[in-house]
This record gives sequence, structure tokens and C-alpha cells, in this order.
Amino acid sequence: MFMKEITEIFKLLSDESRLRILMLLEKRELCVCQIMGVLNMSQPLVSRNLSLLAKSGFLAGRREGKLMFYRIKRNLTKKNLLILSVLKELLKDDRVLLKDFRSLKECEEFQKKTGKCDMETFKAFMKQKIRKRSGRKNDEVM
Amino acid sequence: MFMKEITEIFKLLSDESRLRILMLLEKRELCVCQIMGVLNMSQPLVSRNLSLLAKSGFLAGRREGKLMFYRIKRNLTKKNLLILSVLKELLKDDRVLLKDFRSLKECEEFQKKTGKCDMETFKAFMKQKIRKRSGRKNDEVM
DNA sequence: TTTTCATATATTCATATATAAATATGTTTA
DNA sequence: TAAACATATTTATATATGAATATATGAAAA
Repeated sequence: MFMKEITEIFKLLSDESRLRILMLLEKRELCVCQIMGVLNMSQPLVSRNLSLLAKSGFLAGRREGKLMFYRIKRNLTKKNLLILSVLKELLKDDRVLLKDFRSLKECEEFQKKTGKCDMETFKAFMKQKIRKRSGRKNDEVM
Repeated sequence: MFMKEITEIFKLLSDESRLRILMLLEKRELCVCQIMGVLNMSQPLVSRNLSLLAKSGFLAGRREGKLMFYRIKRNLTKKNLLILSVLKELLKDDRVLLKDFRSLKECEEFQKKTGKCDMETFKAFMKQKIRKRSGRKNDEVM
């Protein structure tokens, strides 16, 4: 059942939410609530897609207290490694991802300031981001 | 809409029928009825998937009388070229494909004998193949 | 030639199945 | 207990496929 594996990997990767999560974790290890915050997705959606990506061998998770951290698995299979490298190449200039990466940076700065990593922190981060954006929007209008 | 393209290509390729058709056409140009015969798929299924693969820029078709011949497009986009090469790498030892390639060879020989390329030819070819197989099966049983 | 017919392929339609995502609920840890 | 996360359920939508039908082409008949 070789081909089935491949079609299932493609099916897994044919979803924007999962691609964004995967590419975000290419940058660094993150906990669920950070991913939620940066990508602005619901918790069950993030959780479910993380578990699908993990089940297919792309991600590894570890618990640290109440937080679950996920990262790209270190010992990827040859197949998954190949696919992941192609994915990076295909998406290297993608606008959605560039925005996500910017959000991640902003989020890191925000975390440094607050020194925290929890859901409240990320909700606050999201609110601030939205405020900033509507601010910028107003600038453009003026 | 960059990422959307990628997810749509992955969705396209997350189907066994389409992968088999694509990999078969990697070998050589074929008409619809040849693909039907070699892969033992229904005509609407082959036709539909050919049109999807063509719409996504992987295939080109040309008419020759009543027959429609399809092949891998010559000037593939960089993306599609990359994806296709990875696909070949991922599937190079796949059993289903090896069987399909054997069928294609058998089919070519059969065509040389009959000198024809039409549905009847391929139905006859399929019947012969099935007869051969059940013959072999009997041998194993004995 | 025009008409009719057969063949090859494409498309439409119906149906069964699969999927994404929201909501609700469960589980784990401090 | 509350917080962080996981899972189950539900609902809406998408998809694969076969059967029926439509279209295109060439050949044969009129």
C-alpha cells in the first residue's frame, strides 16, 4: 500500500490551515495557544490539525506543564523530508505565509515584553494586532 | 492567491486514479481508450480525471480523428515540473505503478499484433489479460 | 451531397462518502 | 478549581464515481 500513503499525504497537505501551521513550525517550536494567536484560528481547529500532522509523522509534541509544544519532527522519513523541502520551495514567496511570519515576530516581541506564554497573552496580542491594523487602515484612508 | 494554488494541486494529486494516469503518461502519450484498457477504469472516470489534470496544467491533449491523445505538457510551469519530479521519486518503486507499466508493455505488444488502436482492441486486451491472470492463479492453486 | 449511424470522448446528474469547521464536552495539569 | 488542550458531535459542503446522456468525428448509405 505505497501509493495510498502518498495520496494521503497529499490530502493532508491540501488544506490551507495545515500548511500554515506546518510552515509556521518550520520557524520554531510553538505551543497550541501561540499558533492560535498567530494564525488567528480556533483552538479545536489548531488542535485537530496538529494531531493530523503529528499522526502523519511531520510533527512531534511535548508537554511542558499545562502547555503542549509542537515542532517539526527531528527524524523525518525520507519521504516527509523531501515533501517538506518541496513545500518550502513552493511556498517561499507566499503572501499569507509572509504575513504569518510577521505576526510571529510581533508575537515574539509582545511575549518578551509581557514575559508570558498563555492564552490570555495571545488574546491580548491578537487584540493589539487588530487595533494596529485598523489604525493603519485609517492612515490609508486619510 | 498563491497558497490556494498549492492546496489545489495537492488535492488534485491526492487521488489514486489521477496519480496512476499521470504516471502512465510519463511513459508515453496515450489515447483515452488505451488508458481505460491499461488501468481498467471506466471511460467517464478516465475522461474526467484527464480533464482535471489538463486544467491544472499537467497535461496537453490533441485530437486525431475520433481519438483524443493526452501527454504530459511540454512546457510545464516550474511548480508543476518540481511537483512531478518529486512525485516520480516518491512513487518510483510503487507496486501498483509497476503493474500498470507491465500492462502498458503487454498492451503495446498486443497492439503490434492487431495493428489497431480502438476500444474493441482494448476490451479484447483486457479480456486476454484477465484470462492470463486466472490461468496463472490456477497454476498456483495446483 | 445529405442523412444516418457507429465509435470515441465529454459532460451531466444522482448518490454515496468524505471533509472542514463550529459547538459542546472530556481530559490533563497546576 | 481553572487553564490549556484534545476529542466527539454536528452540520454544511465537497468529492468520487457510475449511469445516462450529449457531442464530435468519420464512415456508410441514400
